[in-house]
Amino acid sequence: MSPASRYTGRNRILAALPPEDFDRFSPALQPISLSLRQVIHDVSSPIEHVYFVEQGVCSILTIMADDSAIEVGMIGSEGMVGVSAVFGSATSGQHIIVQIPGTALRMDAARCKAAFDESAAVRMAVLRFATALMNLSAQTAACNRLHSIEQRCARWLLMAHDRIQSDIMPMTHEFLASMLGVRRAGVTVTAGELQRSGLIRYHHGQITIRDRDGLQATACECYRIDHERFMGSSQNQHLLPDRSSRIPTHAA
Amino acid sequence: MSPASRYTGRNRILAALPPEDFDRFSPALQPISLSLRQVIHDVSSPIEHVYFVEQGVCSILTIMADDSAIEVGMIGSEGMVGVSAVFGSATSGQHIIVQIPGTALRMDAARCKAAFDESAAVRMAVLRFATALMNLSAQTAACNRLHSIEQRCARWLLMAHDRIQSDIMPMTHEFLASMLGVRRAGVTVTAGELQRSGLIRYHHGQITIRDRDGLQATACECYRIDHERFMGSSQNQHLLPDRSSRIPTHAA
DNA sequence: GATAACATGTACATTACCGTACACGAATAG
DNA sequence: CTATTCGTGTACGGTAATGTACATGTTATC
Repeated sequence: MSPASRYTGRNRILAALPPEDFDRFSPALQPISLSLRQVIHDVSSPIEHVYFVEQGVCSILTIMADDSAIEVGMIGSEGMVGVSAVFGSATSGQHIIVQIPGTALRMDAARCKAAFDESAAVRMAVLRFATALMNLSAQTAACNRLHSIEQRCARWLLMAHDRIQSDIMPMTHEFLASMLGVRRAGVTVTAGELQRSGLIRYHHGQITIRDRDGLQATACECYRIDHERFMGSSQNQHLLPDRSSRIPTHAA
Repeated sequence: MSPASRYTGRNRILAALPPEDFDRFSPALQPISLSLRQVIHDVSSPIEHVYFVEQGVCSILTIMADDSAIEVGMIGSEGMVGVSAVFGSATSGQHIIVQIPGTALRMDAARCKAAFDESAAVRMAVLRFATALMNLSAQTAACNRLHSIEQRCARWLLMAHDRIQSDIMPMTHEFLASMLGVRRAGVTVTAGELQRSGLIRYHHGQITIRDRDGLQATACECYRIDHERFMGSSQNQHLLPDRSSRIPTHAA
């Protein structure tokens, strides 16, 4: 917290800032916790703060007139919530909720926008993430149309797993169904198959990842594409949870 | 073309620039035509130029490993092709093609990025569009999952119609099918119904919009949401084609 | 320890698509 | 003017979902 300290946390946008830029940032950053299902931004509501996620996962949801919702993007420690505010929009176009609880550094949105306008380094870091987010939602748009529940379910689990430090995540079939935009009963059937195949285990609101390779074989190519973009050509591996088997290159 | 001239074309990003900013821009802009099905950017290829669309429509496509493609965004005179290059990415994450032929002003990508970095006005205009594009692809991701072919087909026709100056557009069932990510035969059936209801007419590669209100009633809410964002709270109406009936406010 | 609320399992008829195939008229090329 | 390609119409069996419903076990509440 003392000035001139380098950022040592997990957030990849903040970690990409040179110390001098981070110094101007840090006084405005306030650590807060992200609680399960907490609403970060509501559609059409003013964006008061932006959030640099350090742990946990947020979901970007589009909500339809009939209250059906579906996930169109996922944000973990690689990114931030509130890009559109930094881009100058007063309100959020999407609904953002906490998917998996964690922590974040919160900042006044106007102040973050000012930092973005003033610092080339901040711009670069934020724009890099914004590009990744656009690619992610484009991939998701295609995936939603072209791939099966099972493929998308496996993809979702892998994406969430990439963004947390544990193999266990709090998640009910009901909730996962609304992320995938399918029936709860459909998820129960699919999750049952994944469990019978030994890829996951679950029990009353808790899912455990047991076989990443198996899940990758089950998931559609969208996972691999997003993952490569997420890792990029950069040396960000050290910021990710340490696990033995990550994306093997024998992908089809 | 003489220096210090104000931009009088249709592109809304360029039109939003103050004269002094546009002046620095204009020498680098080269008018070109966009021909039907022309590929503007290929996935993973370097982005050499960005394009400020003046007439016609470009589509942002995600292409899967099995060569199936689907549209995840649409760009007309309200925007530009190559946002990610301006954001610092060397390559395009999506495939961009010309959907409806027209014209654009082309600019060297690196030069556009420099202008973006140097001018706050350029940044504001580009970021406003980028936000709209993110919202569009989020809406499309949800729409692809939750709405029927007929709804999405009507939505697509309206979106394209908003971006051209004519009621007639070159478009085959085959091509529209690949935009929507469905079978050609499925589009033929749906288009047949729309034609029988008098909403459109078509004939060998040419679709004519005959009843916008009827199409809006058929389309899902996604059209209205995108359209409101596209028009925004701004006074951009004068840049759009002049037609009698635009979005009535009695929408459900 | 009883009760309520929640998470999951399962079934069944229905629907909106799919993949594929084939036919026919319209535009185009020789 | 003929041959070929292209755009459209249509059919048909197959399938992956859907909406709905009800049952059972599990956790939380009091």
